Amino acid sequence: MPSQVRVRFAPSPTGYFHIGSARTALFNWLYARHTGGVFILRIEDTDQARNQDAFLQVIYDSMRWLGLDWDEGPGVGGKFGPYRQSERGDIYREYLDRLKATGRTYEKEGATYFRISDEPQVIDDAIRGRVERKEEKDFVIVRSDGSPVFHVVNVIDDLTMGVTHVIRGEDHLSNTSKHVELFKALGAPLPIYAHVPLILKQNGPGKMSKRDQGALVEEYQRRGFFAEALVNFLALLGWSPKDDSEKMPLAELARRFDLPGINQSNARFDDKKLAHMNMLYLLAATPEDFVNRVGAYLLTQNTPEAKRALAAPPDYFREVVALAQPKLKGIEEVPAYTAYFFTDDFAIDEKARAKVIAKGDPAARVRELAEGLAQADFATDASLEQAVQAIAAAHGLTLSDYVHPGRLAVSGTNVGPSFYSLLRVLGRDRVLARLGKFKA
RNA sequence: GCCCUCAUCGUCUAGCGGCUAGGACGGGGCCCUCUCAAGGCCCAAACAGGGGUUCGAUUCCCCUUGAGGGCGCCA
Repeated sequence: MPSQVRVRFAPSPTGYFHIGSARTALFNWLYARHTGGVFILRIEDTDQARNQDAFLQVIYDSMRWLGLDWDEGPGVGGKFGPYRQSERGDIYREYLDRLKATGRTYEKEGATYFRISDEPQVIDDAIRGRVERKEEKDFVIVRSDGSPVFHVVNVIDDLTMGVTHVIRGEDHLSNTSKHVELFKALGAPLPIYAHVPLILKQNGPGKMSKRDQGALVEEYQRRGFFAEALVNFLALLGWSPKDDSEKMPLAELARRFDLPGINQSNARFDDKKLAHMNMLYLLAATPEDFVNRVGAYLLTQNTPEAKRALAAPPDYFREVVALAQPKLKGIEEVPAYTAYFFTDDFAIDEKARAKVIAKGDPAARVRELAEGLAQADFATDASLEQAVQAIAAAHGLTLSDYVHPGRLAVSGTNVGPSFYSLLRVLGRDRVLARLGKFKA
């Protein structure tokens, strides 16, 4: 039996968390969970002396938000640590000495070079199949300032951490021949490589970069996206369950994920599909969960709408948000959608007004509504519907003759929740006040 | 320039020699309906091109084209 799967995600603390990194992390995590293996988080912080701790926090926060917990790494330990490259100098020195002992290295201009072999290296990639590549020239393994470069520390870490599968972006494929040479020089067995296709930018040429719209995980967190929706979307970008399943929460993804399901070709990012996936999770959320999420989101928004909503009585806030949930694609739409619930000072949409005027006499209908609703039962949508029906019948008109002017008068718009829910949640006092104030 | 990878609707994908080429997002239409969403039904939309192999290619091979990546004392 092969030994336990050990995979790692090895980001550098750059101050942001790229969506491509997130997907690489996800694939590694899914493979570990699928196989009952170990998921290692390793921080590749070899060079910079900048404020790393703040940068590290971005990685930890994003990973936790996405639900990708690590079995070994910063904060949780493990017997192959330390897990930050900046703390592994002794290990690197030891292995660098072994490399030098092979006679394959030489000094030039203060740096240490590794002499390539003249054989092409074979990479038996779990996604690409057999790939052969020969390095073109000797490469630096230790800089003139004494610090080892990425290629060599990456290999030493994977070797000393017992990494069995290297799942990473295809941008590393060409460099893998260097890594294979280093593994061989150290007399170590190769890990299984799996180079996943890249995520291309939605518009324009090239892979997605940190400057592209929607490229950063923290942006989705900030915008109130459902993490599971983002994860679900990302999983489908480059991997397929092979049947037509689409909505799959993390646990199901872990159950179904496997290397053969990973695609070979690059995938273009699609914010529409992400938005749709987010809506699926939004619709499926319990009202309690949704209300809590909206509350948390509003706390981060420094707008008048957000402040008014948060200042409202909790029960009222809950009811308003519950009305919005089945109507929206994302939490960030809530403030605009619910604004008129939290202030009497809302504008009347002119297009909506024109439509209503074109269909009849809104001022008269609103007046009749106000009269009829003064004594109505506001307890349930059904009782309100009956009340409006009675008003319409009394004047020989239809329901919609009243619904549209009424909606305009109490909300200023022609879009929103069910008219009866609208009346019920606003309550008699607000409704009568707004109807009374209305001018066509 | 050299090297590596990839190629099915606009996009994400299913297909692993014989299919009316399936699903999803997006688009269009109809239904539902108090508006808007959601939901249901329907429509348009793809095998990059050229050679082979084969009784038969979307599927296998080659070339072209296109797309992406790598060629740092960055990671």
